[in-house]
Amino acid sequence: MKVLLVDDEPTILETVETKLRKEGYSVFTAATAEEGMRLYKQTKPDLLILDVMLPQRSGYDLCRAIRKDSKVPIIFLTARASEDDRVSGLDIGADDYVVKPFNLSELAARVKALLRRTTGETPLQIVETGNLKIDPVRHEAVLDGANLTLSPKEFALLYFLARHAGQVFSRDTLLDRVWGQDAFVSSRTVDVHVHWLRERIEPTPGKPIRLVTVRGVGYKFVA
Amino acid sequence: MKVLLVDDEPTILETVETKLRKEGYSVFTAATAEEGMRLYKQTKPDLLILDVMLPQRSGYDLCRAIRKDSKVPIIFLTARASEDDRVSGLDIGADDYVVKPFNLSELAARVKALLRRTTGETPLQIVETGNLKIDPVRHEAVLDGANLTLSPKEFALLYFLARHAGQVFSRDTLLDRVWGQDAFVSSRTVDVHVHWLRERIEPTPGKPIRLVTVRGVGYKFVA
DNA sequence: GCGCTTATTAATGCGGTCTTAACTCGCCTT
DNA sequence: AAGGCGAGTTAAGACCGCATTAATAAGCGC
Repeated sequence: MKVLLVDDEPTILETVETKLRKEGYSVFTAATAEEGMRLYKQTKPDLLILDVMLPQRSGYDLCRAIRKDSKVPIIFLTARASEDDRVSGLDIGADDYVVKPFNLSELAARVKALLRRTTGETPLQIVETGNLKIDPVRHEAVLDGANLTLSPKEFALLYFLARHAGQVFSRDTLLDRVWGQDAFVSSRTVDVHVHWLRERIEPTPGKPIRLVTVRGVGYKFVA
Repeated sequence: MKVLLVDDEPTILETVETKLRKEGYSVFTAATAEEGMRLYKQTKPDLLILDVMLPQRSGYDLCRAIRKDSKVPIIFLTARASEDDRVSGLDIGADDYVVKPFNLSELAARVKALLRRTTGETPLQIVETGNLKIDPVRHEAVLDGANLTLSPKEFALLYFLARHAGQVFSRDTLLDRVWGQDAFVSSRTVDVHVHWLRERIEPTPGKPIRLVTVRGVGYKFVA
């Protein structure tokens, strides 16, 4: 994922760049709106971080110019925290706001969240459906008040299916979304994991009511 | 009131000096620890602002040297925001910490507050959970009434995990948040420190109930 | 500079986890 | 009714991750 960072303070450029690189992003930096625009056209980043206060053309200007031909997510950095700023910033198309002085980790978290949001993924949050509760942050799944012991894959699979309860997923899709795009395993692997999950969360063996098979298609979680 | 500012970045020297002069302070600046020491002896400032990262002798060194003959208030500037830094910084006698990138007004406010200095309140707070109590300011951890002997890293790691009890952290995240953003050490290092911590705080060896492993993910502190 | 404490890395062993393959069952089609 | 296809189930082996220990390096106080 490519991130373009435009700020006129060298310290900020450097620290933010270092942080984001550590998080695995490709980072491009610019100190002025002009250079930012040039780099934007060159690199077509997945996300922009713009300082509101820039010499000559402001971050607002740059944002407006970019918004004319793209809906790329944009985070504003600003020293001012007034409601007024937030409003006008969001007006012209900013997706998020971070007020200086900011915490590096917080900024990184917002970048991550915004990218996830814009690429269709929802951020990590607790899923609760009926008597089942899954907390990805604590990495805990609770069924009828009892803690479930799940392996990493089982947990990931259950969390994904529960988060999209009702929706059917093919084995291939599940491999993509749960295992990852670079996993090259047989699709039958999914069956096995579903089987184990059923042993743990289904009340009556042989009669699944939560992890349901949709024959010829795949599996779905029923709430 | 005289303030001595030591930082090797010209931009910071200039902006901070300007700001503080506006606030009515007499400001002296130095780019190296040596020069800082010289100016300190010459001017006997009422407060010091030190960059942690300086060429040759670090800000820590300078702080330690100055602490030998004075209790002059000291503020550290650092690009690193790790718990460990905060802790070790306070250990050697810093009175406050400002993490780069920082807001000028915030720094000025801290200078003011520190100079006013009645009963300095630190951003570091005591964590108490069950029979464990951790006081970062005193740098003391007490378990069941008994004082724990912890190394700096052990203390920082325990403090961080306990402060975020329940939440799982990957090894990489822990390295980021506890070791610091510019620490390039193997993630296995975390295992070893967790191991030592367990030896000190877990009641039964081999069956951790507080520092729990989440297989495939990382570690978490359970209250 | 010397010795102690602390941090980090590397190596090893163990145990859990994942994956595959084989076999079975059931449903659908012809 | 038979064949084929999809899914359930199980066992076995490969693989991976973690705990643990020892050895080395680095920091710190004396």
